[in-house]
Amino acid sequence: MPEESTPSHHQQVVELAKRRGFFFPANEPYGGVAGFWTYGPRGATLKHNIESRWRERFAIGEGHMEIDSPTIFPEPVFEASGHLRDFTDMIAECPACGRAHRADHLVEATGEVADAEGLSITAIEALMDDLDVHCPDCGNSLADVAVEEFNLMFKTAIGPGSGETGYLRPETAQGIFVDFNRLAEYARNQLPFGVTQIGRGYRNEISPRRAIIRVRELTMAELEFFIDPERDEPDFSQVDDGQVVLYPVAAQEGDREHRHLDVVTAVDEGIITNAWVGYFIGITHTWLTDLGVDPERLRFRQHLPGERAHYARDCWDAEVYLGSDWTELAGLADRGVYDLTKHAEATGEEYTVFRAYDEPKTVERAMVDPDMATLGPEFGERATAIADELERLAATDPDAFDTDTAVVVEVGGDTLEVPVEATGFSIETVTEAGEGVRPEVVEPSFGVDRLVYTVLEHSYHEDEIDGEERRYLALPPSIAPTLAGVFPLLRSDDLSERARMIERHLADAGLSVAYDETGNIGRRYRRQDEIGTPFCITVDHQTLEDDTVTLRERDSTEQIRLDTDSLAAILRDLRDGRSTFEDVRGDADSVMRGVDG
RNA sequence: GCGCCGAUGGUCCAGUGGUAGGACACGAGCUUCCCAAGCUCGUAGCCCGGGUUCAAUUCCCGGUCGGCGCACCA
Repeated sequence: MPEESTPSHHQQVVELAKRRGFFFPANEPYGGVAGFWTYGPRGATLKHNIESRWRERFAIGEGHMEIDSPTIFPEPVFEASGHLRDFTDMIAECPACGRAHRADHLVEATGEVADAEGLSITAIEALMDDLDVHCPDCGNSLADVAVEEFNLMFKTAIGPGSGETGYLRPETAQGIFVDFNRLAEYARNQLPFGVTQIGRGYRNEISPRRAIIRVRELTMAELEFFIDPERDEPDFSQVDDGQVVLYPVAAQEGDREHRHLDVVTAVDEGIITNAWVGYFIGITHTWLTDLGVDPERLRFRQHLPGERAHYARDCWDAEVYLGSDWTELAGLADRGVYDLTKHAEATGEEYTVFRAYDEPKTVERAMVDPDMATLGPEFGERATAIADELERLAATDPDAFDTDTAVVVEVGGDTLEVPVEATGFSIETVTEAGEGVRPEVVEPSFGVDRLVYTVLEHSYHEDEIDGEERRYLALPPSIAPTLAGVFPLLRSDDLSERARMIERHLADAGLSVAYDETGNIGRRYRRQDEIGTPFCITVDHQTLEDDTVTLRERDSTEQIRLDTDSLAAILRDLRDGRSTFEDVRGDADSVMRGVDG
């Protein structure tokens, strides 16, 4: 188990992060505000690199579209999405022991009320009184306790004066759902398609904790993937067939054992019910481990039924072990048609994609064409309502028109008789080419800040080189803030000048390099080790003779000698994953040193 | 939001009712030169507000921030 083999380095990572500029509390001179952090020079670059890798894999790599929506939305959007109601918790604090509880949960726990979440505060207070609710911790009566509202969305005012109420988005997803119709048009109305967004979201957390793990302003990377559930199947040939660690509901409630399976088998055996969720679990696993997340400390845990968000039919979290416990890194949710349906209801827009039938269908359909010239004088202001009711009746009960005299309709509580000849009833044969389909949504949603933290903690290592302790970050070259350090072996005019030239050459080639000539060479290696720089290039006296330099690899501290001409291309290949240090070493002349022991 | 603990250079800590010291780091220089070497010099700090006191970084109260536990995490 991870508990035994992988001690937490949380303290060391946070200390290193502050000291070397990965992240630090924001606004410290003003005392700071909990839950807000600034990324320093190394952290901002690391985060940016991780976002770029996400974009490559989940947007470009999957052929999806990226958008960038506002972070402030008007109130009706969250009214429709359910966030306004479900993001507001009702808290009741016990006067005896001081513990806060969800008031609606207390009421539901009595068994008298099935769903208290949507009730008003006064209704909940009355129920707590009537049902004689007691504190689950100390047993004190909560009958007269005031219920307070705690809204986890940040509220703001749009425009001057009383303005319009707005909220900072708690997830980037709504910006995609709201504008679905336009986005579907950009996708040429072809399912499946995906839309991604990387951006900030805001949650007024009750208790921000653990540095950048739980914050009030966070960066999310989300993919909303729209599928036709009857037609679209994932292509599992794109998914690594290696095993992933799964922790389904049945295991959580039963033997508590993790399942080690490949995702295709997990889908085939019904452990993962939505094949697309299985697909994204597969590519998420590969993507995360490529970034340096330790596969031994990564699992996919299915949400328990009571744990799911209001919009989710099913959800699997990618969880990482961070010393103290398992922490959610990403959520892979089956949101079904929930969001699009809600926005369709609220706006009257379609939120569907037209799907042609294989063959146009010819169907017989009961139609009405009410003769308003008759109904108007006859029924006055009720004529329009009668026409609507006739249309409904034709669709649901065409036999009602099978009469020689009058059709009976109920409008506004009155039973009225409409002469059948005035209804314009007929059975028409119509040809339908297709129908509007409301796609289902599968959503991989990543917490970028947590990923930054996890990559740091999982890559943190301590070892010993020549009897000296060393700490280093084993960051992959694809995300390391600096790709290579460039040093003169010692500070002298000729070596420094030559090293400066190489630094310039590599920077011009678009590589992130850092020149350093202070202190002795060992100190400079350690500096770069500590911020996760994977390679160091050293210019020595031999460089002046044959134009070669040494290339040192961080984790092994091995060095090889290379022609300076080939440096830029080799470093670029190393950064972009086209080759490894092992490959380069195999091609090189000599190995100069390695790890001791 | 509750409870416990903490807050002193960039980082990690020691200490004191009369405004502070170490280690590491950082900068300048000398020396050495392929893995945090040595020497000299230098930069830099008591979370905020109130109270007690002649005097508060120190004691008391409140707040803020951080860590942990509980609750929460849609």
